[in-house]
Amino acid sequence: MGDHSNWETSELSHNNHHQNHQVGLDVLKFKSVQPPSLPLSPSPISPSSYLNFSSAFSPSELLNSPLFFPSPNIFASPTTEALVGQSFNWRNGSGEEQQRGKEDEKNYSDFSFQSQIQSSLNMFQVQEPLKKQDMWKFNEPTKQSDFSSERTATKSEYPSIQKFSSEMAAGKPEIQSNSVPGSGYFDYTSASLSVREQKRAEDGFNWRKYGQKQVKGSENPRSYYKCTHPNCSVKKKVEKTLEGQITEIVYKGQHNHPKLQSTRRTNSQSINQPSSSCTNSGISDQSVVTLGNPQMDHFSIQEDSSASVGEENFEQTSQTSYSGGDEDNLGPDAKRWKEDNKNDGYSVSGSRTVREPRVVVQTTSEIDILDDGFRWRKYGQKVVKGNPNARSYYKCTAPGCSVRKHVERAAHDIKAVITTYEGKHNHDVPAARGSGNYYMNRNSLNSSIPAPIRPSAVNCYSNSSSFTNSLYNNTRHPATGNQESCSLDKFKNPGSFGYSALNRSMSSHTDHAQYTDAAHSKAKDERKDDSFLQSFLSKDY
DNA sequence: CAGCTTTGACCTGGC
DNA sequence: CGCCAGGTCAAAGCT
Repeated sequence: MGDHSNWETSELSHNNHHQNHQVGLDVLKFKSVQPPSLPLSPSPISPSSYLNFSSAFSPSELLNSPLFFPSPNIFASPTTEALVGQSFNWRNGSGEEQQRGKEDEKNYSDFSFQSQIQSSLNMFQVQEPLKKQDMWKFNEPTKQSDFSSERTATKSEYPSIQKFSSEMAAGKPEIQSNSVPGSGYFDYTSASLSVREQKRAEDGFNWRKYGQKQVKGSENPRSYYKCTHPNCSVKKKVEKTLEGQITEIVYKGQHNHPKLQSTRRTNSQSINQPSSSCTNSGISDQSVVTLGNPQMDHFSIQEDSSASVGEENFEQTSQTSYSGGDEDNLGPDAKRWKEDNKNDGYSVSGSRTVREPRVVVQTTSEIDILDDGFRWRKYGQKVVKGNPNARSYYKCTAPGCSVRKHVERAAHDIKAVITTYEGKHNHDVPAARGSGNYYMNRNSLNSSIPAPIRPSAVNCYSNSSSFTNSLYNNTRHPATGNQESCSLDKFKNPGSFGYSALNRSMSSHTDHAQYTDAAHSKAKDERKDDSFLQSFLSKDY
């Protein structure tokens, strides 16, 4: 029987009028249309775009997450994988990348990694391409803290932007770096996503399509998916345009299991499987990737936590992270959706407040070395191959916590600090030295100079429990397992580096601990933020 | 060969 | 009660 019953009413209005035949036609039409194998085709981003997500970035998977949110906002993507592992070329030599990913998985305990602190400048250059391109929006279902049964309806009012998103989202990044080997550039033009890959919803859950239907009043076919996890009855229906743009996603049900399980054959493990030391709740493979539209100049990748696990760690703000615009700019549907999410505990792609927001300021030439809130005991130091700078090794001092991190300065830029985390904290951030969590406080700042605007362009964390920060430092917070969010909106327009944008950006970062610790450096001075900001703003990208 | 998608047929509730 | 539309089934095909 049709269980129309439980689906949340979507916002699409279906005109049930004499369209039977039409439907047939549509079906044919639909069939005839092959999903673009490479949705990204007219790459909105020129090859010169140096947004490098190298082989692992899979915006695609972003879309399938439980809260795909096609508003002008962002697009939260639960994709861990997208950001994990090979997301960046940490090593020179593109040939090693793929292998790399695997190695990371297996050898996460291995401290060896080579950060490719690549020029942040390159990363920043993405702004130009983004500007030219008209709409890059990724709206993704951010994680829901609760899949309250029947819920989540997402509808895009900006179909135009969805092409990219859906396609990106749909696919797993087979983006092999055509880009300069070893560079961190993500060459969208070369990104080729197989249709199949695109179908892979990587919101942390595995879905099986069980039906497709042409719905009345819409030329867009609607696909029905079920969560493949045993005993999980969550379903979702996705409506896409003939071109593959997602126009609506509606979730139904509540996952009774944590995400991160994958029965998929491809990279499912590397993608969804957290490292052994990170399997605890709180690990979320979701990431939010947001590519702002032109006006928004917004690009951010932020992690989203899993819908089923560790949500309690988040205080959802249900705030969509709009960049460059007020929510007032949202269409009614979007607003409603937002409200719905609010009521449901679903977050709308985006910003959310976390209890231990920590952000790290880093710039290309200037890196603020901030503490991450945890206490570390140095237990070793050594010079590793390829980097004359000593790497000091630290271990979390909390009882029973085996998280370690090692810090070193980049070989090519002494100001760049690379911090790699291994393991996951099994405890909360210890009471801050002095007065509470430094970062927390910072985030709460309402000053016109949003404290930590971190030009973290990309998330880069390995599949393993080793979290690596690079210049752009992206890390998953060892404690929360959360992935970082990266906002390019900051890069995009120095001029648009307005407060609101920053502010939003900040908020969107709140649940993403990004930290880059500097060896030997514990003192964090807020002034650094300012200096960072200033230096950052003064840069002419 | 397992897992997934496709797709026409079937089922069910609403009108 | 019949029609309609949406949802689901399940065999066939694909990767």
